[in-house]
Amino acid sequence: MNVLGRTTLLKAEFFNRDPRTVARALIGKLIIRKTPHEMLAGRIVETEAYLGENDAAAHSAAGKTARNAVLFGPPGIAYVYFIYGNHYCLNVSCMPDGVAGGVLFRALEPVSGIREMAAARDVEIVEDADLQKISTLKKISSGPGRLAGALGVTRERDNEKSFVSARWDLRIVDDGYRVRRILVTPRIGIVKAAEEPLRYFIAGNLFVSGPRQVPAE
DNA sequence: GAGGAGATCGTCT
DNA sequence: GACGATCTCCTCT
Repeated sequence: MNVLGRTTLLKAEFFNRDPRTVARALIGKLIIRKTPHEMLAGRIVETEAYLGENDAAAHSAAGKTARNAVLFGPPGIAYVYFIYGNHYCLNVSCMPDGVAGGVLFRALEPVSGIREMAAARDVEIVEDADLQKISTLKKISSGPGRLAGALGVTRERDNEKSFVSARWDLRIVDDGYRVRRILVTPRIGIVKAAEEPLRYFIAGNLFVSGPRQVPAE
């Protein structure tokens, strides 16, 4: 029995497109992590597109290395990297095999397995009422490093895993959720190509991360 | 609630 | 040896 109702696993073709198209299309979809105990799920409310070798802010800008090889591979594969000495960030590869491109998952709205995700992040859930507090829920997966922590994502464990294969414990599904309005702003936390409008998020969603939650003037 | 600085380490030059 | 697609804590208002 699926606690999430009827869902459709996204296929490789979904990711075999321009990262801008994929980043926008991923808004509102669900990321699922299957654990031995339960199903962790979060709705994607914020993404950023990284365009490949022509995008100065992308890891793939300087060409293929051992670290970023996934971005140059087939679409729909998890790219996980370690940043600032403390955090992992989760991406998915886009574009055909041989062409670089990816989408960074920046924020999730917790949907299922909330207690387990909170525990993974050391966010305290004392009573059921805490599950209703936005201030508490935001600490779970509002931000790239937090999101990875909540799902237990690490480079050792998840880099190169396929999002589009039922074999793996990490996948992205469509549960039919309709997003009312998607806003686009410049990306966050980068210096190069900082003004390109490549960040996508659900307008008014409380779980979107970062200071810029409205489009620049 | 907002702003600033420190933590901490893999990757690339 | 420098830096980074971040988070948390602390201080100030």
